[in-house]
Amino acid sequence: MATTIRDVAHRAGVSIATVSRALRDADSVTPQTRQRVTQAAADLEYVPSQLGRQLAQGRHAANGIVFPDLSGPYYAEVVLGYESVAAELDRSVLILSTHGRRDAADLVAGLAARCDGLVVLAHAVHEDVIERITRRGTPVVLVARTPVPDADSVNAENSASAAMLGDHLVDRGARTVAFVGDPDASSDVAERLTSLRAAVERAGATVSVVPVADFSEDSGVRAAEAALSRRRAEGLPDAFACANDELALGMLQGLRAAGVRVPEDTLVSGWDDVMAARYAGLTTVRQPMRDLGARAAHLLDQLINRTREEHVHEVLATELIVRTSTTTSTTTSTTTSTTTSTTTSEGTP
Amino acid sequence: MATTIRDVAHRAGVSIATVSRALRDADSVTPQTRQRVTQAAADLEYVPSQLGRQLAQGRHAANGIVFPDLSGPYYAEVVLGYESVAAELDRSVLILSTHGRRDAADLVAGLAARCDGLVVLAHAVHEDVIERITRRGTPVVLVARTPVPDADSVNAENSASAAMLGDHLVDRGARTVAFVGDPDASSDVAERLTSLRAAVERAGATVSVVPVADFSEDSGVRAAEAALSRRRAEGLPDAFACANDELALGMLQGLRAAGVRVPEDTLVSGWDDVMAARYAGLTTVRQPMRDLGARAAHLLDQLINRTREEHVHEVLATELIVRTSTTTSTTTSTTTSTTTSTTTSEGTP
DNA sequence: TTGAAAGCGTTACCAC
DNA sequence: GTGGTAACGCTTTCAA
Repeated sequence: MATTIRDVAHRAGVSIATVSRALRDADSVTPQTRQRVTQAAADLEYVPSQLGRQLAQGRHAANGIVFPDLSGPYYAEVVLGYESVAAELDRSVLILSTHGRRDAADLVAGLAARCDGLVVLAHAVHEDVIERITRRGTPVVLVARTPVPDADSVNAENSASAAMLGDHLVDRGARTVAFVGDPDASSDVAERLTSLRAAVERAGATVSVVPVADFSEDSGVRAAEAALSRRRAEGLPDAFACANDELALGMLQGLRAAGVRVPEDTLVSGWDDVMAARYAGLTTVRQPMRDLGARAAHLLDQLINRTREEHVHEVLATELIVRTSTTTSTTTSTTTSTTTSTTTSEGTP
Repeated sequence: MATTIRDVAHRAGVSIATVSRALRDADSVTPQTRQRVTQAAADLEYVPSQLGRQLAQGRHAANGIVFPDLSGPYYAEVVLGYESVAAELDRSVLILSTHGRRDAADLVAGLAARCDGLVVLAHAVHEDVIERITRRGTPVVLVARTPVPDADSVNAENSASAAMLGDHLVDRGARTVAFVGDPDASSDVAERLTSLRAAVERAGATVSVVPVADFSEDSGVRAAEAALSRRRAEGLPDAFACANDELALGMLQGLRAAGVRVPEDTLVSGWDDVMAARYAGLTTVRQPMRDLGARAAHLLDQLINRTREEHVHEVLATELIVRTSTTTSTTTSTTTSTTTSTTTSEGTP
């Protein structure tokens, strides 16, 4: 710990420059010198200071990843996919959750100052902050968020899957579909609503929007209660298309607690395909969460190493998973449909 | 980005020392000087280099956390609790997953060289590695892992909860209990088995062990199939106490797929209380995952700041959550029982 | 192949 | 209160 490169140099009877070389480039020094240095380093249990090294090299050898929250299974998977690739590329991973932090912008800026590149998930932070970071020259990759010109992005396909889901609900007989979720909270959600509505209306059915405070199970329960309270006046919608699985799971609870049968009385669908969705028999759209993270890591690496100048915007395929919350068959039928993966490049002068 | 403290000093017409002071200690410089410096820094969009700062201060201002995997909801929650406190304490968080990495030891050692302190979750890495790190003076906090003298530790209570679970199974009529999980894989699991067995045998019933490869749903399914194949010869155990929820969920699937009714034909319990457990009606033991991480962050901070010399070993309380996988009542009954939290201190010369 | 020395961008000590 | 300057521990020219 207190042993520095100087101690090793002294013990091996060489200069610090030689130690530095011997310990990294195997073949820039004599085998004998190398041997002496390695031995001395081992004797002293020398571990190079990363701080010294980083400062000299002018790089952090670390990437950051910012997410709103890690509590749902969604972001955790993305982070995991990201970390796994980053480690392979020999870069450390710094994490930052912005959930419920008033000073999120400062925290993210601080993080940016500690790493060579940044991945930002969804609505973790305002767009201004991202712009400021890219302007300073720190590469950024956006995940599950509206692409911007000065950063790469990776997204899961939304429109086609939402349309497929809409068609499915209509096929199952829905004439009135309630979309549960706040389209203003995330561009992903907004996209899904738009395409779902288009598909549903194309079939002559209608879509209404049930606003929610966040994407938690609790909000789902409350949304169910709100819908039930309007039941006498408006009747129950034929289907509830929820913006994510947790909302849908809460919805299911709330509806069933009131004696509403799903899917007999109304249909319910989610988005994400978290583990609990399987056990709840929830129809949903599966996203390749781990791949989102993994791709982001690769893209960021290219940006950091200046392997590529133009920014790319990738879209990964999703699957519609049909379960018992929208079908009457007793056995869980899993109809899968896959959309294609797309990459868009944009020239950057 | 290329703008350094020297540029600011030049523009403000002061020395770099003054810039450094003005930007941190508000009151070690004249209000006027401060104003000039802040203005210059703003004009130049100056952002202090963390590398330079860290080297000068001899600290990383970052903590590491190592976990086996982030895929289950368990570790993700711990990491989240950890990050949330660490951010408050103004420290960055470096993450590292060791899952399926042959060079885990090197990776962890590398991480240790990049931060001021380390949290290690469960069986993320071999004990030797931890010892080497503590010997070099980097503080370590262990979570969900057998305590060692040279590090702090935070664990969820195991024995009392396992005994409670054992009593519960016996109360529900179990005479033969199969413990599903590998006690050699983790000290937590071994402890649970020991206490469960003691409680069950105290009541005159017996415990057998069903070995599994890992703690995944798939392993649970396979364990169920294995048990079913021995059914004719040995009969089915009255209860399956699984080492974690994912095993238990797989078990439920496997059993039900073969027409076995739970809880009528056999009981099933898990451990952790992940979200899916609620939807599967799984009886389980809830651990305070977020708190484990939060406590670890606080302890590590004390260690880093040398606020405390002795090592402490904390045990956090758990709850038994009884659901339909062990009770015949149609409605999900939630019986909770809480054990007390304990702290043990050990003097360290 | 090796060594001397100049950075890398801060902080912190010591005079003034 | 402020300025000069020596660390901090390494990498990397540039000579030898």
